[in-house]
Amino acid sequence: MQVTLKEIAEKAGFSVTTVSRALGGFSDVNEKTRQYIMQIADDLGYQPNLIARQLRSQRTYTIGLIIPATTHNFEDDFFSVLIRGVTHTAARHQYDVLVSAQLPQANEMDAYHRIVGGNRVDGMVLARTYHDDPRIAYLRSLNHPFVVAGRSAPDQVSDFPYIDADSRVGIAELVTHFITYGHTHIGLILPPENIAFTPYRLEGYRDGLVGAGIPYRPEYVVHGDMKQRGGENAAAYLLESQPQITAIVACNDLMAIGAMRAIQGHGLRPGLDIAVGGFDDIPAAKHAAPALTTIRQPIYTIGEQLTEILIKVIANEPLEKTGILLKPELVIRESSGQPRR
Amino acid sequence: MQVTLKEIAEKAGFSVTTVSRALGGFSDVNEKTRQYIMQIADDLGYQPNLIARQLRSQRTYTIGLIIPATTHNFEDDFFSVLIRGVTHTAARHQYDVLVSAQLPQANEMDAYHRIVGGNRVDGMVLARTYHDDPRIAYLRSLNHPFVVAGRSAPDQVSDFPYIDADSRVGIAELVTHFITYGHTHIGLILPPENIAFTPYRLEGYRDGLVGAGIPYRPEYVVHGDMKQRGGENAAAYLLESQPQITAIVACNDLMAIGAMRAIQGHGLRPGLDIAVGGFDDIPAAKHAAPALTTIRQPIYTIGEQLTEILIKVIANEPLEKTGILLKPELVIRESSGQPRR
DNA sequence: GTGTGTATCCGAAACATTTCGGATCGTCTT
DNA sequence: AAGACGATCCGAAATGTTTCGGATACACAC
Repeated sequence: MQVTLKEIAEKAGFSVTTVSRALGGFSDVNEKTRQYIMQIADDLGYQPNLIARQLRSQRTYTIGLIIPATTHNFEDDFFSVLIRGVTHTAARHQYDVLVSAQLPQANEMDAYHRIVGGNRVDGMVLARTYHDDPRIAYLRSLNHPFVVAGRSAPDQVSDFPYIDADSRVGIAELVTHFITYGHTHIGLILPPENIAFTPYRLEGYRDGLVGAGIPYRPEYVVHGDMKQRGGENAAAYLLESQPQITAIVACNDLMAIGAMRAIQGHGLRPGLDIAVGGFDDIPAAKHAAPALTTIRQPIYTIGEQLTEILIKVIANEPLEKTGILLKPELVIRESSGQPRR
Repeated sequence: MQVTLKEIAEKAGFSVTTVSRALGGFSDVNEKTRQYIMQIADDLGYQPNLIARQLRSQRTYTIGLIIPATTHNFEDDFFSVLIRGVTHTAARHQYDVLVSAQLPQANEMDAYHRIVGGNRVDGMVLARTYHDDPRIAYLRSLNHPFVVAGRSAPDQVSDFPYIDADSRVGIAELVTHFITYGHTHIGLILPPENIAFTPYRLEGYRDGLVGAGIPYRPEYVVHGDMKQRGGENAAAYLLESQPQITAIVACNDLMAIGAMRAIQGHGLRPGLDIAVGGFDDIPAAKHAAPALTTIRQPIYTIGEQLTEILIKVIANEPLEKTGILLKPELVIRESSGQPRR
């Protein structure tokens, strides 16, 4: 079965302590015996029992990531890309990643209590923060290392390590882009109220309008569930109730793609009759028909950098700054249509 | 810090054993004291230390999945979708998933030795099998539970639980589809030789030709690295050296998309001048321009079913059958072009 | 009064490792 | 020759659980 230190010790004629210290490369064991012990360990095919090591040393070299229950959508690449960024960076630092999916009907905190309270990870990566996010409160109360893709809503401090796109600036740019193309009646599909970045995006929308002296009209703003279906429903509602609208800004690509579908469902052509813009630049955005104008958010890079930061936090290394705000990049594609004047 | 059984025991005035058995729901503890102990555990916010539990019980309730080093491509959805299927199904059975990325330059088996030999998981999910796959040999020698997305090459037995698409039949259908559209000079872009499913796909290609009485021409067959770039290079080579070719079958979607790019690079129109087909039906296939004709492989479902099987294997439950061969589905899109006669 | 049975509880070992605080022994200094 | 010192090794505790094999006490039957 398992080869243990004890077996090696018996075979080598040394104590378990010495074997452990030999394999650990400590200086208080004779180089000759170290070689000898390593030889035997090799011969027996010794692999340290990581569970025992973790229990004793209270370190797991593992990063936790919990996929929210709402993300059962096949097409939502956000978490997939994030996981990839995290996993590859973790591997570079000899960390593994524990991924847990939240069950749809389960209490959101259950998985966190189990994984974090159960000592299975050294740190957590959070994403998709809410207003008054209980996960952040929990992790902070435990003083457990964590980093966040996203940040708190504008009315709360984000006094934890995070990386977020500056979505206020991003959405403002997108709105301005539409305005310079001649649009004045621009609809907005927001995420649900309880998502932390929703107010930032609404502010960006208003910034864009204000910059051009266009009045803000609350009836142009609706909410969607961040999935394709939600965007479709929201856009259909806008098209019905506000037929003067010629452009729609959706707060993520999935909803934008849904909006384009709704536009087609109304016998209109996205990009020609109604301009559409999204946010994220998931792979599907480029391949959509028409290709989607969007605000690019470098998800993979965010995953990479977050992991680097998390590992520093775990190691108690000081951070230069606690939060990073990335400048988002406007990617203009066919769904913008042509300038109208 | 950590609330332990010992603390609860002291507070409740019972032994650690009784506390453990009370919380575990054993029948040899008085219902009254069980209630009492549970109350105290709740008050203290007790969360069992899973590491300690794992060490003692030699069970982790964790499934391992190692992402190969070659999959650093952002667009390769295969592993992302697989991870999602595995993770969600695992969660339904109260399992977590340990994801580890293989470093590009590292020995392939290192991660397996560490994760499996280190007792971190109860079972493994493998994907992308090779001819003479050392991972399979290793896991079998340890008698460690595992399941495989894919199977052994045709010259070896697949005497382990697996799920694979019947790629021989799939590719044959695709070739036949092209032949009925009037193509007789059909190129094939195969994966590298050491991938286990390569010979199945070659056989399928030959089956398709034989069924229509078209001779097999080895010069129409080239290899690519399964990434977009590899498909591009392979197709470029085919177009140069065999200009009579009017259709190209690529063995995965990523290479097919690359082939379409090469066709465009040669001033030809994929779907109109040269028909193209792929394999997998990753999300990008539908969104490609032109949309890609392909053989659908239900990756998410494969991940789900594999996980169900793995959990059975771990629990020592008997399996109905050891291997499942899925009938692939031909999805005809624009890259097939129109029938030519 | 003795034996049997049942309900309830607990001590101690075991899982495999790391690490603290010595112990031993030979060499060197004075 | 005594003490100091460095090199090398090791016993035992500790990490937090689970579980085996009893132990205790009480009720009941004979």
